[in-house]
Amino acid sequence: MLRLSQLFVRTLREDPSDAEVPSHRLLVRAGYIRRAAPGGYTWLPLGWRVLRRVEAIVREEMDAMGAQEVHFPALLPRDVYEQTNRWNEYGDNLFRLVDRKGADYLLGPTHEEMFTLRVKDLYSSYPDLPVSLYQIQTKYRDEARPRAGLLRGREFLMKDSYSFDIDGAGLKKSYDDHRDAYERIFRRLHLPYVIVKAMSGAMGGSVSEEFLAPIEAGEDTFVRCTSCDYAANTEAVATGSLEPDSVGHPATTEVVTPGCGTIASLVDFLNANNPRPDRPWGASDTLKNVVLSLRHPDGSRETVVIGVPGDREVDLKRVEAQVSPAEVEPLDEAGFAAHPRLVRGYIGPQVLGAASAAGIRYLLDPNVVPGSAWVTGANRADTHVLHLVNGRDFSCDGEIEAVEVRAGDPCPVCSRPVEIARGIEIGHVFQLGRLYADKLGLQVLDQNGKQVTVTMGSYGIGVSRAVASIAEVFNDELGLKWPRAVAPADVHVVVTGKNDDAITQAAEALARDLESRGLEVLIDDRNGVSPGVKFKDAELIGIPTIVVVGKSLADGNVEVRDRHAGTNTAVAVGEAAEAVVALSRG
RNA sequence: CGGGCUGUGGCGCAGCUUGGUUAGCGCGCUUGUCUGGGGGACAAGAGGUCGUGGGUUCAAAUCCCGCCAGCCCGACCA
Repeated sequence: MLRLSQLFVRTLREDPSDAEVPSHRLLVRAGYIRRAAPGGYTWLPLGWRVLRRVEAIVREEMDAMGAQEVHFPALLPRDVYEQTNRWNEYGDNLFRLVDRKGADYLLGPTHEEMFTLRVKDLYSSYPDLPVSLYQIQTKYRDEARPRAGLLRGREFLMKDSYSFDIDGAGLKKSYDDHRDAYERIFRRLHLPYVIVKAMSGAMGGSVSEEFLAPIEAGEDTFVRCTSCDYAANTEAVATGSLEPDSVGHPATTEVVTPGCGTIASLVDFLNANNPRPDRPWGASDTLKNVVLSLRHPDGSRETVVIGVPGDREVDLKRVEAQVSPAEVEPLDEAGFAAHPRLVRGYIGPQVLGAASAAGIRYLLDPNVVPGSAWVTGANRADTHVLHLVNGRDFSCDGEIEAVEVRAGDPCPVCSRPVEIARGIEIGHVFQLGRLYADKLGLQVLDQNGKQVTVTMGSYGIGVSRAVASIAEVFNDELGLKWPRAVAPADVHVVVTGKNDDAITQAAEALARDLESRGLEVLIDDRNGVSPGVKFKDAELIGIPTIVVVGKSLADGNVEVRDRHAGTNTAVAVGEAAEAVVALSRG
C-alpha cells in the first residue's frame, strides 16, 4: 500500500515555468518526474511505477510473439560502430566518450551492431533461424535541443528488437509479427496511433513504417486521408494520381515582364498587362523552377532544377528523402555564378535537361501534369513565356515528389482529400534487409551447405516516450487521468477525517480489503491536510478510481469517483470494495 | 548550430531601467492554536554562493564581457 503520508513525492500548486507541453507540466507538477540534467529526468516513485507498468506490457507482448529478452551494455566500444561506419555517419547525435586509456566509447543510440555480432557469435546454420531478440534499455542521443520533457530527451528508455531470417519471406513474417505485437501493445496502453509509411532512405526497397501517436505536442507532421486509411509521413507521401491535361493550349508567346523576378510580381504584372480572357492569372498558373545543389556521398556536387507549380513551395525534406543518400541545399551564389545560363527569376525549362547544352538535370513534380500549360521564365532577364506546354514545348528528365503537401490534396489511394496532422513517433518497424549482416559478415549455412547472408529487421518502441504520450492524451484541466492499465495504482483512497476517528478506521479497513482483492492502493492518510487539498492532489495524480471516505460515512456510504467518467457515486461501505474491483476490471 | 526571451530559498515571481539599509512577496516547509468537503485562519520560525567566471566602481542582484543552463522559433532528428 502506498501511503501519501510516507510517499516520496511533492505536488506543486503551480505549473513549473520551464514546462510547456501538458505531459511535461503535469508529470512534474503531480510529482512523477523531476528534471535532473539537460534532457534527463529522475523518476520518482509514482512515475517509476507507471514506467514499469508500460514496460511490463511491452515485455509481455514481445515474449508472447516469441521474441527473447537479452540485455546489452549501453556503453559500447567504438570499433564495432566503425565496421558499419556509423561512428562517422551517426554524426553529432552520438554520445562519445573516452576512457582513461584514451580509447573511444559511445553510449548506444540503438544496437544493430551488437545484436548482429552476437547472433554471428552464437549461430551459424539455418535451423537456428529465425530468431527475434529484444532488450529494454536506456538509450542515449546527444540531441541538439532536448525539449518537451520526456517527449524528447537525451536519455530515454527504449525497447529495441531485431529479427534474423534466412530469406525475404521470413523477414516479412518477422516484420508482420512485430507490427501485430506493436498494435496489441499500443491498444493495451490505450495509446491512439496511426501507422504511417516512412522513408527508408538509402536502403532502397526496404519497408519502413512508423507508429505515430496523434498529439499536438508531437514533432512529426504526417498526412492522412479523411476517407480511407492511408497515412504517411510527409517525406514519404505520394502525390495522388492527377489527370493529364488534354485541353488544347495556344501557341507559346513571349512577353516582356520587367522587374517580375518573383511569382507575386509576375502574376500582378500579367493581370494588369496581359489579362486572361477567362479568369485572372494566379500563382498556380506559373511554373517555378527551383535550383538545388546535391551533394553526393563521394563529395561531388550536382546542380539540378525542379519544376513545381508557382503556388507551392519545395519541401526539401521530401526531395532529400528521394535523392538520399545525397544531401540537398539551395544553390548558393557561387553555384549560380558557375551556371550563367540560369537567369535568376527567369529560369525556364527550355534550356534545361541532361541532354541540353547546360547539362543540368530537370525534374518535375507530378503536379505539373502532362499537357498542362504554364507561364514561366524565358531564360532572359525581364522576359517570360506564356502557354508553355509540358510535353509539347519542354520535357523533363524524370519526376520527383517535391512540393510541400497541403491539406486537401488528393489521397494517392482513393483521391479524397487528405489532412495534415501532428504526431509523435512512438514506434518504428523497419525491414533492414542485409545491410548490417553484409557489413558485419553475418552468414549462416543454408540447406544446401552454402553460406547465405542473414536478413534483418529492427523495431523500436520508446517506452519513456510512451509514458509521456499517454500523459499527453489522458489529462484535463484538473490533472492527469491514467488509463487503468498503466496507472501508478488502481485506486486512490482519500481519508478526510482526523486521525483515529471512525472515518480513518473505516478507510484503513477498506484499503486493506481492496488490497486483499488484488488491487494496488494509494491511500491519502495525511493528517492535518484539508479535504480540498486532498481532492486536488487526487485529481492531479490521476489514479482512475478515487474513493472518498468522509462525511457521508455517517449515512453508511463512501464516494466512488471515476476520474475518466467524472462521476461520483455513493456506495454503501460494505459494498465499496466490490464496486471498486468491478470498476477496475471494467 | 542561428534568432528571441529568461536565470533571485523547494515552486511561482517582484526588485535591475536610475548601483547605496538587514534582498522582498505568494505558495510550500517547521512549531503552536483554531479549523475540518474543494489548495482554510492566526501567530512564531527555518531556509539565499541573487546561474557562473571575470570586469567597472568607494560600493554590483542591479552596469559591461565571457561561459553555463532553461523555454520558444528555426536547423537537425537511421
